[in-house]
Amino acid sequence: MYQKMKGTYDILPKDIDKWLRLEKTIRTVSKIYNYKEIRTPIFENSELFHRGVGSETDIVSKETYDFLDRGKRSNTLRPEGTAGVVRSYIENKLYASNASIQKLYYMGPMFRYERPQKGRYRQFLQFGVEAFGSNSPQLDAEVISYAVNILKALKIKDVEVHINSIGDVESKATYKEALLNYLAPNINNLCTDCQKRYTTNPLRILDCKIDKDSEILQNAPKPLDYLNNESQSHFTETVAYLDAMKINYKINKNLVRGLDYYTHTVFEVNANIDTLGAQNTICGGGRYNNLVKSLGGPDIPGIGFAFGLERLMFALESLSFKGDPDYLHLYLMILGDEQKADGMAILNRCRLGGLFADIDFLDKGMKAKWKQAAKLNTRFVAIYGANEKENDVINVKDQETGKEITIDKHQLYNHIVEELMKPSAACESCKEDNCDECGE
RNA sequence: GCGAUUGUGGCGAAGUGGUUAACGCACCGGAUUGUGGCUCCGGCAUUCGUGAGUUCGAUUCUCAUCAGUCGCCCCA
Repeated sequence: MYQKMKGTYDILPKDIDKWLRLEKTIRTVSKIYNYKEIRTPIFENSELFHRGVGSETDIVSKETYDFLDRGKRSNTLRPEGTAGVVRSYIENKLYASNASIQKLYYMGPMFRYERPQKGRYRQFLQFGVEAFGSNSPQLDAEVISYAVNILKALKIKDVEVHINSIGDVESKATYKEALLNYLAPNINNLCTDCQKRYTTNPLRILDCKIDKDSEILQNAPKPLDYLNNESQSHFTETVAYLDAMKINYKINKNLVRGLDYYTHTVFEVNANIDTLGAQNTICGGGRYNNLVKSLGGPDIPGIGFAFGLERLMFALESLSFKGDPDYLHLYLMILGDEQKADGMAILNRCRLGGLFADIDFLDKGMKAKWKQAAKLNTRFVAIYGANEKENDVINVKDQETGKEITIDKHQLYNHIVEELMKPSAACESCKEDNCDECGE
């Protein structure tokens, strides 16, 4: 027997409703924020990720799925979404379109060769957002509020935004120098990983979990203290807008994100839900003002974030998040072989009219048919057997009211539609949110 | 890449070095051959992730391998 590849998973029919609802909610909020979906290829030239994400990041140096195609080109399954979107933005010259600012989002599978855990797979789903063309702190604030509002729309309450600024290129460089000078005499007291990071990615030493509480790091210089005037005011304005929008945030001076391309604002959104354990960061992002240029495009600023959808789904499941319930309008019971042709015609007519309808294909007994109808959450059960055929009628039962009547068999579709248009008793007392029928 | 732990029917779960592998749910059939959800009766794993070894004999012991879970690392 074959089994799925390590770190992959199937989304089965019983679980599809909640995924559809999650996607629907994300798209609705995206519409509210006026972001447009973009779909880029699942694999790109390997070089794109090395240049974009940074060769020294673990994501690129040891977690990508790479393969040579028959033309000996080096391809990589995308490990994240930003690089591909930026590539497309440049290649299609989206910066030259009518709108001078592009607000984009994407949702789809990403691939990283990692050790799987709960909420962390080798093929996983990300939803991400990229906004190009403005360096306004208003946009920083919009993007953060976008991420927060998605979680609000999903009714996740215990949410924490962590924010920091690592400044523009100039500030970043000054800071890096200060940090290296400060750490130089202490380097041997840091963990081995940090000693490696000292040369590869020194900023990441700041949020090292091992050395976090050491005196060396406690007293280390922080990026916020090395911002030049422009970077400082960018950050001050950003948090002022967050205040204005009443978004709760914490300034975390040690927050630096792993990817090379970030400048200015960096942030994470955590959900404090027990089941997530150590994986409680469900969203991370930041500004990347030099990425477009460094990938060969014009000098255009950008900012974005990404959500890990599996992790988000785990959070939602602990809050008993459910998909919209599945149901049928009609379950048609055809009794006797001679009635099958007529039955198919009746079924087809109802389906052409748009009713959700099904029948039994296994020639089961009455009892089994009724069970099936109940399991499929059916509103109307219609019975067509020899007795009905003889009189050109059909028997219909409304499972909601229990009323059962016999009508002209050509009137089945009309009858059901008429009944469906009457306000449902269940719906009047409906207390549920997002009820499809009453729209509440 | 490192460490720990688990792997018995569709699902949950007991169990043992010796030949019929509990139980619950689900499913199927019947009582009720045209009316479900209740009840009763019956059925449902030649097999215990896979492979090899020890043994007269292994699902049970050993090793390997695959996969899940948790932690580290990294990140979403």
